[in-house]
Amino acid sequence: MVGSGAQLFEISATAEEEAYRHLHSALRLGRYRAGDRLIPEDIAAEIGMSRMPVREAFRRLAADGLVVIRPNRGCIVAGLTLDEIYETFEIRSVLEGLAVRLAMPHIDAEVIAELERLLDRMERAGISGSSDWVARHHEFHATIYGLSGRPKLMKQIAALHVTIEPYLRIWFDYVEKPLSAREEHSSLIEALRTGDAAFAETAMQKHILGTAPMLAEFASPDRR
Amino acid sequence: MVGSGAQLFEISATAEEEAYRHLHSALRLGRYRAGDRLIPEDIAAEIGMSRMPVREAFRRLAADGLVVIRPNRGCIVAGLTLDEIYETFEIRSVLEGLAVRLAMPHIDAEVIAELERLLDRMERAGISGSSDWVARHHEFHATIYGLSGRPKLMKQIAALHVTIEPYLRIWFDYVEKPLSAREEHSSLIEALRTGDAAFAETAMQKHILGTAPMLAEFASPDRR
DNA sequence: GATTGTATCAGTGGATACAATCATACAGCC
DNA sequence: GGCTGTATGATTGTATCCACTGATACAATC
Repeated sequence: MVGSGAQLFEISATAEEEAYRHLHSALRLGRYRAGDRLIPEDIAAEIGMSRMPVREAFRRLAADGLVVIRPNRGCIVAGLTLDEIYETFEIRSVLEGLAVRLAMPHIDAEVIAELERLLDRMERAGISGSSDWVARHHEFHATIYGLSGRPKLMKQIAALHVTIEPYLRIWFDYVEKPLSAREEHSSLIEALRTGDAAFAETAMQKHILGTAPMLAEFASPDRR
Repeated sequence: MVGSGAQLFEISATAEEEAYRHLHSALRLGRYRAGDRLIPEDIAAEIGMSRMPVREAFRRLAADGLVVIRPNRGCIVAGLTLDEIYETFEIRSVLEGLAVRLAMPHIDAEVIAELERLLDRMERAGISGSSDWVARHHEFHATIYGLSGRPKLMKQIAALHVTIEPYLRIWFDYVEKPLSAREEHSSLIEALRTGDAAFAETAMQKHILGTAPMLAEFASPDRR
């Protein structure tokens, strides 16, 4: 008995990569709270390695903006201030607007049908109560952006999504079954159906900027 | 005698930070070429430390997209393909367009005057032949974006500038004294003078997308 | 009693040593 | 003759160890 289930087929990555993924996912899921100190030795023990690869993972997480490293004073979980949340959504609006604009030439009836299926799955995931609605939501957006054929752009967008994901979860868990989401994304599909790239870009910008205020409201008290 | 000149006032940062800055600047200045292998021991010896902090600096540089780390196969200098250069300029166009739009409310006659001074300095730096024209050019743009009061946005833009800086240098060194730059940036100032945020945003987008092709032309042969 | 100085302890950063991995070259086999 | 397998060397990745920084608590002095 070496491992169980999927781990048997897991290609053994480097310890650093493992530590990075572990922390990245934990941070995304909101397992730690902003301001928490991440003690290298504890995390190393948790996943069975020494402090060193964990430290290296910290550097990458810091570059992602997920943690802050202060020399000689350890690694703390980064939180977003209210201003930073708004700023993130402003950046998202132009980046994701661009992605949609560039994706437009590749959007046809088949893609629209696929998006509608994803929208249904997203809604079901939301009803089941579990917060993997967030994952489905990201999938919906990423499917559109993927059609732009711009890998760097997609990476940047994904990184921003990770940053705000904990807040998105809090918001979703607080407001049970946000029905507005269905309407919002349906009208987004409508915008895509027009075939007008500039219109779709603007629609996406508005969609994103419209989400910011309600999210910020819930992020404010707890996190700085 | 501990050190010489400015180093006396240099607050001794961590070794990792020192290594990061050293490599960051070397990469920006195009001291290494795309595909070159960075040997941790050589660099460590160069700045008087062990391999360890250098390795940690590599992680951050990889996150910045300046190098690529392949497990067990070392760290190589990242180069941009033609497609990636264009993509970077597309991203820059919307990001820097946003920055200008948000900066507009804070742009007055005094700022315009300052920008004209910077434009003069930029031109002089260009004539003197030295490629610190690039630094002045960045300063000009950064001055505008700084007025937006969006730190995260500025960081992202700065990171993209670093990525393309080696190509910008090649371009500048090849085309002696690009006179078009003066005209280009003057008309950018004109756009700011109108006070129309949407117009200024579009002007910046066009300015950036207009630069891409001539840069890409020179980047193509050498770097992948 | 409050504030400042000092000592101790916890925790981080860096160096060295060791283990594991990959590339290259050579030999054997098809 | 070309290909595959293996062995060796170079290089990366990980762990342990040591030094130093920063925090906290206690004591001494004002």
